[in-house]
Amino acid sequence: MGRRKVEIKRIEKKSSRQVTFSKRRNGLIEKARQLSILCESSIAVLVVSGSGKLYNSSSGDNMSKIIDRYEIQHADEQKVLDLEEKARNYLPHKELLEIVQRKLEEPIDNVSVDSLMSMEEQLETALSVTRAKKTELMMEDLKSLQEKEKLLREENQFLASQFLTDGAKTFLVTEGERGMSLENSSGNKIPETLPLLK
Amino acid sequence: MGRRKVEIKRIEKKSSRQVTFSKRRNGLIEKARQLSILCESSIAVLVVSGSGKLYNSSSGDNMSKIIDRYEIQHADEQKVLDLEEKARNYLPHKELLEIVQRKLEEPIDNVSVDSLMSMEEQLETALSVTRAKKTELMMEDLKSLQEKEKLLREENQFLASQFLTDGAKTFLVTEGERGMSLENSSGNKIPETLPLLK
DNA sequence: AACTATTTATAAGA
DNA sequence: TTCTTATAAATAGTT
Repeated sequence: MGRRKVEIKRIEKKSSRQVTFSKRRNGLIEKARQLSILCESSIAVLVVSGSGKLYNSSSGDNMSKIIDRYEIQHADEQKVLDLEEKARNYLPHKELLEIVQRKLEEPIDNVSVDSLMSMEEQLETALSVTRAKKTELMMEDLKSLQEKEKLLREENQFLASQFLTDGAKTFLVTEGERGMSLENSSGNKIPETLPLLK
Repeated sequence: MGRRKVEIKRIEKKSSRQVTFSKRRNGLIEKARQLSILCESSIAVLVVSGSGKLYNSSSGDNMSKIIDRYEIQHADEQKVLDLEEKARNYLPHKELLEIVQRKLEEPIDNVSVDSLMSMEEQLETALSVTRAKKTELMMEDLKSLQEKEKLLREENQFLASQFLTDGAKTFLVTEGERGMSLENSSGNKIPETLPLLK
């Protein structure tokens, strides 16, 4: 539908490619809108241009709902298991960031779209891995703090018992409030400190 | 583009609506494919029919990658804030699970597709809420443990200084190892305990 | 950003 | 559903 028939293959001339991209992208989104109205359906269109810019439209329902719908259907398809394997194949984050930094310092002409796309993919994977790592680190922090608490508590007990032995009892009469009752958010009661001094 | 012009509004006749849905859906997906090739881009199309059936196509990149791209760009846009509102509007988890249990015990004929879809939506929301809650609880646990650590440490200092006051110094000569060096997983050195006794 | 010659999509009919 | 075909709509190349 134009002055001449075009073969469906990459348009080489950059300016024509950009004009066609803009025209056809609008056309596609308009078609989606019409279909959604004519046939009472929900439609999402996501377009990522060669240069990485994202265009999206949703009609009928909002984007999140439509994507959720897709993700339910493909819930266990891969995703989670896939992640660990990716983590192994991809560069460590630090190294990755250094490469990105170097690429950004190069003159633009020397950076190919392909290398930028690959970079983008690596960064996205890094993000997913980072999120999983966050939970892991939080669990470690919790465990470490719980251990420290135990050690301090033992030391405390020990010091307190030495007080009794040495007969230094009088000055603590008004210090009862220091033996606070603590509770963690899992609801486990923690024994009060210094029971010997109460 | 047909025998006559059609207004863009819901097609009332069910059979025509279905035929049009099928034709235009194929047309839309074909247009997406062409655009992706002509202009080197990645395109995802998700179509949910009035009856809830999902049709999807992706070209250029796979569906997950395109959706991830969308979600990265819209990470904080709502999602988290949205979640709290949903949590208020939806049933408590326990009640929800009881209803699902009851539905599952009913003979299949009595359960409508609609009610199953609504159930599915509720369960998904419950899952999202649960995940967000997990992080929140972990943060609370961490904070609470850090506070407890501080209090115990203070108490420890206090007890130790009292030892000096009371002249009970001899029995701790071999206890130096108890003043362990601890480090949390953020890399912050924590001052050693009982410096006064070293 | 407009124009318009053509191609393409599709509505209705079979 | 599938095919046919008249017609509407989209768009390629041009201005």
